Amino acid sequence: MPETPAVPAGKRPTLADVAARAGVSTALVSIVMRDAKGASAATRERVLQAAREIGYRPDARARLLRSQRSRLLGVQFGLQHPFHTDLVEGLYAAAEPAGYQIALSAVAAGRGEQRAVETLLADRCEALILLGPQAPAARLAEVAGQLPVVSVARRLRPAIPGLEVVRTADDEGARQAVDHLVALGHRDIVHIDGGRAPGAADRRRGYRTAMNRHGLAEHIRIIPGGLTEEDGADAARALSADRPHPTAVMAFNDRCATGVLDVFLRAGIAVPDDISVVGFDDSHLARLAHIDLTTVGQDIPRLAHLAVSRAVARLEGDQVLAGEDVITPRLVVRSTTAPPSL
Amino acid sequence: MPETPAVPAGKRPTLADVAARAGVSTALVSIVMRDAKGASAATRERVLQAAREIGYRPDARARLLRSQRSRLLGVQFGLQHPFHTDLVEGLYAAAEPAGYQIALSAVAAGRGEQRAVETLLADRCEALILLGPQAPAARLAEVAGQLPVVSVARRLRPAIPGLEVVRTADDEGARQAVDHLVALGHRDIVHIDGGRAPGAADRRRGYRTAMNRHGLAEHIRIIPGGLTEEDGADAARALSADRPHPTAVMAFNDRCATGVLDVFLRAGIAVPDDISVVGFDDSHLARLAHIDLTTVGQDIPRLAHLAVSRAVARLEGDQVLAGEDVITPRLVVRSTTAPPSL
DNA sequence: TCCAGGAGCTAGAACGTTCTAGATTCATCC
DNA sequence: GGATGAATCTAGAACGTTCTAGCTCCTGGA
Repeated sequence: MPETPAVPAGKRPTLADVAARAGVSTALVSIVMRDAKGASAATRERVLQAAREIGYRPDARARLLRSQRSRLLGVQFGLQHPFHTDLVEGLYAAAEPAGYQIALSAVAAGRGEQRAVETLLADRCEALILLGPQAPAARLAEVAGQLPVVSVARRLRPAIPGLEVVRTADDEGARQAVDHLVALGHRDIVHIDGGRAPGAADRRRGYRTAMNRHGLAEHIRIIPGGLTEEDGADAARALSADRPHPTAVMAFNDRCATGVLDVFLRAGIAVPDDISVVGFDDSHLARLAHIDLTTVGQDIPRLAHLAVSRAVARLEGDQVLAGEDVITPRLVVRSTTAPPSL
Repeated sequence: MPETPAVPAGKRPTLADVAARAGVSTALVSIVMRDAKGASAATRERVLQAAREIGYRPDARARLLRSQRSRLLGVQFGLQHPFHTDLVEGLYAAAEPAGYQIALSAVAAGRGEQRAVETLLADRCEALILLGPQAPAARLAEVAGQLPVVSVARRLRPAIPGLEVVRTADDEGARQAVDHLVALGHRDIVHIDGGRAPGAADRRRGYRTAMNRHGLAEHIRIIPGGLTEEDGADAARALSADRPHPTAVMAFNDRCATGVLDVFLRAGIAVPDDISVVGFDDSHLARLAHIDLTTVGQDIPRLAHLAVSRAVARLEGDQVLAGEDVITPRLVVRSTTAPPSL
């Protein structure tokens, strides 16, 4: 049974309540709460004790209101994307040591990006980190005019002033995937693309370039996909009707690849014996022991860390390297790729 | 190129700026912004015009600080659980029409429930909605003593004052799954359980009871699982070593079932021909065309709606029915179940 | 003519913090 | 013994809103 707090019912305790109980000024309580210097060890203990007794908890909003800085980073993410949720995990981890808090705003059915961003702005975030934003460049430019914005995974050309980009070298990732498959002996390599999704254009280009360099121009084949399992499944169904099958598939991302895998298994097409499959992202999904997907690894913790660093640097007025942070991906070979059967 | 705002650089415009520009008092601007009555149509337009010109945006925190009510519902969810993200989507949809905002706080690696809840409290949420909380009952009781709390999917016995529960009838769901399998002709039905996860105990009990009622007591077999794909995969690997296999598996949830499916497919065990598999939740995952999992459907929008209603009712002082909201699940038959092969 | 009543507007006090600018104490130093 | 300075503490003004209580008109009825 928790002891009844010694403050009027229904009201949460404030600095003043603590101050009264400890017999000091509110300013001093504030000092103690912030762990700032200016209080003796003895009073410090007395104040903390009083605070504990009445169950005091600082009001983040009042605090933010008064202090010029909110130390709040707004993050927009897609609720249903494992790649995004992995990133969010990394953002939490990176923001903490830098002394910043994360405010989440989800994009979901019935809640668009516009909406998500507006909430973050109203909440007084100092900077925005947008995960794979799909909003038109003009809209992003408008927001970037108001506060520092970091776009993760979505490249923006031409550059937008006030908006920084942290992304993986998608073309390079696609190249690595193709190189790997070619080294295994594949020639007939299909790319299931991501349509208009962030990064899709670069991955397409990387695939094309790599195929050309290997002299496989006439094997280039791009079929429309997307970023969900269903998109992958649809594409795989289209593929499995083909005779002969291609010997390898490079999917837009892990979710897409998972859809492909499943359809193939059901259609009796063995992976990797009959056909090899490569994903992209190295999200949670790919690492699961029973999926064990060969995939182009995006360095998620690094992306998260850089996004936070960029935002913080802008806020603290440090010199920021203009341009983008482009992270080199690293192919993670697991068990969905093998030499083609003869 | 957005026009340069007519306020000191670096500072976001405030009510006072708008007031100055429109030549009225801040109080009047406030009235206009809140769309409250007390302003003529003409001034209203003039004020809105001024606000637009300098790019004014209300400061949610200052607003919350002043008004007694924050109209903010704090939601704690697991970043990596599709069931949770589906629920969050539903919560957004339910909160909006009720005139409440959602503040998200994720549970992730390195960020426990305690932490998540503390942020929400500091943010001055009026009530908390916890998705599948795993915190000890004592801790929940402590929080529930401070503000209305709704636990979704986790049952709490004995009841905790101030804490309401919205959940699916897990035992009934398990019963439906068993009934369905028995009706198809199965007798050798295994349950891969959820350990200490919310709802696991009830599902276990429901399974046991149903098996007993069908006179299948000696076929009762519960093997340890969990709530992730890997847990399911582990359990499935253990199972597939068995000869003869059971003819049906009822998994703790969809993620777990997905893991099971995949291992079986790889081991050459055909689903549903050799073995039937049932999941639980009917989350995103199960509905994917290429997984197409027979599963016990939790009515996610309904759960979300009820959670919000309960919280709001408590806040607005409406009479709240004591006890729990228990939603009856509905089995969704898809393609992973069939009569056993002879 | 006078006043009631309502519409339109404003001054100024909240809200719970942090911050600035002192005030007080007490030991230390020449 | 007075000045110096550090350590500890406090009063009171911010921060950007909303809210309460009023003020000023204007209209219209007695």
